[in-house]
Amino acid sequence: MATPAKPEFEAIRRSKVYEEVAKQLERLILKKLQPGDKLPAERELAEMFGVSRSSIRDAIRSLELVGLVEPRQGAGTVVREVSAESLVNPLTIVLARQQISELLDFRKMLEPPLAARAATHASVEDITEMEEILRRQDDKLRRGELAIEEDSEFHYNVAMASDNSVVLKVLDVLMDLLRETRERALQVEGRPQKSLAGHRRILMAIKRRDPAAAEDAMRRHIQDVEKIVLNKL
Amino acid sequence: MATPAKPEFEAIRRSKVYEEVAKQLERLILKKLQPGDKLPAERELAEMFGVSRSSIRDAIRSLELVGLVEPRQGAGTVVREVSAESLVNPLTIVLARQQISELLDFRKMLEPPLAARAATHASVEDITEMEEILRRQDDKLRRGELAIEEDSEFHYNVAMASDNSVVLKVLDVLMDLLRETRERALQVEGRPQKSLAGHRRILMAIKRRDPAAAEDAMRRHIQDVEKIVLNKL
DNA sequence: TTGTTTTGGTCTGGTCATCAGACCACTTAG
DNA sequence: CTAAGTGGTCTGATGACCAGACCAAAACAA
Repeated sequence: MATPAKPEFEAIRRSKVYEEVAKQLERLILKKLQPGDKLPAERELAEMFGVSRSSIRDAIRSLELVGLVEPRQGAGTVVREVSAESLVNPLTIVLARQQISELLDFRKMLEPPLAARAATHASVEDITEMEEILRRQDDKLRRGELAIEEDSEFHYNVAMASDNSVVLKVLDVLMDLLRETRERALQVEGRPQKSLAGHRRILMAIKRRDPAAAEDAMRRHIQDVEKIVLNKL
Repeated sequence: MATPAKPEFEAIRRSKVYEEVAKQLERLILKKLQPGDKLPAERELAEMFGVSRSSIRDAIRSLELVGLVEPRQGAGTVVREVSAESLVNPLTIVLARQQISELLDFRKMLEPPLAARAATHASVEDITEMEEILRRQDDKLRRGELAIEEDSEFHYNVAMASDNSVVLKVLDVLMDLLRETRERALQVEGRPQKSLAGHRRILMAIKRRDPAAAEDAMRRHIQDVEKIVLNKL
């Protein structure tokens, strides 16, 4: 079963605006907002995304259905308290073991050289930002949280620091899929701490402007994740 | 100017079915058909892609506009003779030097480990297919053609042999962009021959099941391309 | 040759997602 | 209490798409 499917024709489907908006809103919420925070007003969001208010409302409704937000007439739309289960369960795409393994292989190929590039290209601001992220990750771990967003953010920022918009575009698309592997990995006892340690090693190498060390640290980090995730299946 | 734009909101746009169809049709034509060949009938294409005939017709019209096909009432739609200029000029997206350099960096990151993986995962059929592609590339070079499609096909098949659908999806998206760098590179005197030689070294390593050699051969190959393309700018 | 089949060309009527805009109902700040 | 701001609802218009019918040219078979 070594040969994959030959280039077949896939069903072509017109994308829906509200689905795209929902995806971006979800990212925005998980990344920048806390439970209880208010979303920008619908009319404002429509302006931001350059779409009509109806599309914004459709997107918000779909987020309401998965329990991520709660619109309140007159008051605004607030981010709901998201427990581990309500986040993990309805939102996760169920990935087959095969796909997860492929995703990890992809990360193993791409991210180590990316880290190497980051070591030579990162600006001072990039590094400050990454330190800030690791600080937040540390905070959350001390409070007993998993810090899934910070994990994603760190990897994304390494990509940003490598200063290659093509890579960034690719990662944008894959972010949603990658999140699931993170969630699985981080739910293993002791894993969040090890993940943070891995990130620190990577960042140190980048600060030292040592591409080889950064590449190596990233490779080990992803291999660690791989062991855990694939064992759990 | 090291820090790239922070995650901004991009204009959200609904994709159009006929644009997607046009993209896939274009790939199909460049890959599987020769000038003078007939496309499948419109009603048949509609069936294949699972869209209406109107959408197929819109897609064909857009390919007609760039001179790739010529619909003939009653007879069918034929692939037009595509000279270097008529292919290169209207179809190429004009990429900035910056973007080309980023694309090449991306390839440098991804393709060498991909080749390594191909060395361990390629099936016998995969290898036969790649040999066939190189044979066609050789033929075309002897006839004085550039063999741009074969160049693309070879790299795509290495990805297929690596048996990772995630990587394949990513490459699908980037294929259009990658084509331009290929065209630029192959128009340099003597380059097509060197490209073929590079491909042969890669394939030999894959046949020997030697991941390190495959990775190395791919890296050198892309670096060669990089030198040429960036010099030309 | 002649008639049938196949193919692209054209048109219609309907559906759906989206848009702009107006108005209502509720909440909250002043 | 009032005004401003917010979500809730509705309308009419637009554009992409679809299914299907019919026409016209080409190809093919008898």
